[in-house]
Amino acid sequence: MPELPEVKTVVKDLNSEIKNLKIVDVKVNLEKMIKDVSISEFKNFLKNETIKEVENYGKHIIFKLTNNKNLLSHLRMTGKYFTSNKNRNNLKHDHVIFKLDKKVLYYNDSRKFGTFHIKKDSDLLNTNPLNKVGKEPDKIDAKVLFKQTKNKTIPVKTFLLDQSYIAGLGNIYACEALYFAKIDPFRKVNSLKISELEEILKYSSKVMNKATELGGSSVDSYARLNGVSGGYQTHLKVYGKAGESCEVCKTKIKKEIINQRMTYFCPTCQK
DNA sequence: AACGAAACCTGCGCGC
DNA sequence: TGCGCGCAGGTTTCGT
Repeated sequence: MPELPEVKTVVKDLNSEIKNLKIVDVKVNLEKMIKDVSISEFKNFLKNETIKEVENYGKHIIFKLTNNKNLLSHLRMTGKYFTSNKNRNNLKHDHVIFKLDKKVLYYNDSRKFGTFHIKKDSDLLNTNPLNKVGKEPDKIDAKVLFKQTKNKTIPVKTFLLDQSYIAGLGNIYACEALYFAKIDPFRKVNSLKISELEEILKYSSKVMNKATELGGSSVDSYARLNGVSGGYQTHLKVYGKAGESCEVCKTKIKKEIINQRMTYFCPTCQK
């Protein structure tokens, strides 16, 4: 489901729903989602701590807890949070349930790819998984990025999806950013000039900031807490638009698979 | 070290 | 109506 705009939207909604609530109990229905520790360690770590704030670090969600503790959550493809059972019929995929003092927070994930980690503040950024996460595009120096592209013959599209170089882009926004930057997604990343990387970074930020303002993109299902749809899907220029005309040059948008991911682009505008 | 492919899962829409 | 196939917003692991 989510790329950076969707994660930021979920984080914002979580803050307004559950900030300052205390974790009273935790129920885990699917053990494999809890990484590195046993279920009882996981529960004991969280029990009786209060959620001070919810943040994102790349696509990871951090629940900042009392006593220098953190709960890390990654939604992968289909992770969703709910604080209500109204208007939903997917209860069978509620895999982790956080009983708070005033509400219940359900983690729902049909494909079961999501993960949870627990961390003390001292280990938060220097251990797996956050130690491998790069910066968001508006904080990256194109010169630094340029050095990282040396010796890399992978397509630029594949490079953009690697969260250790740039945090936040996923399949939709990588396609959109390359379209605005007029870069062919198949280009070998080591063939890009610094100026082209600058364009990619600029439009990555622009596209994702705009999408965040609109609450993310809801392409297949929804992005927000409690099933609310995002609004950016109507702004997409190429993603999911194979066969439609490019707004700029009227060429038909093409789709091709790069690194096992469907990739949409304008074969005329993107060089 | 770098890269492509497979793996992890379920659900949905499509063509037959 | 049912079945098989391909596809899905992500990341890790496995071979070469």
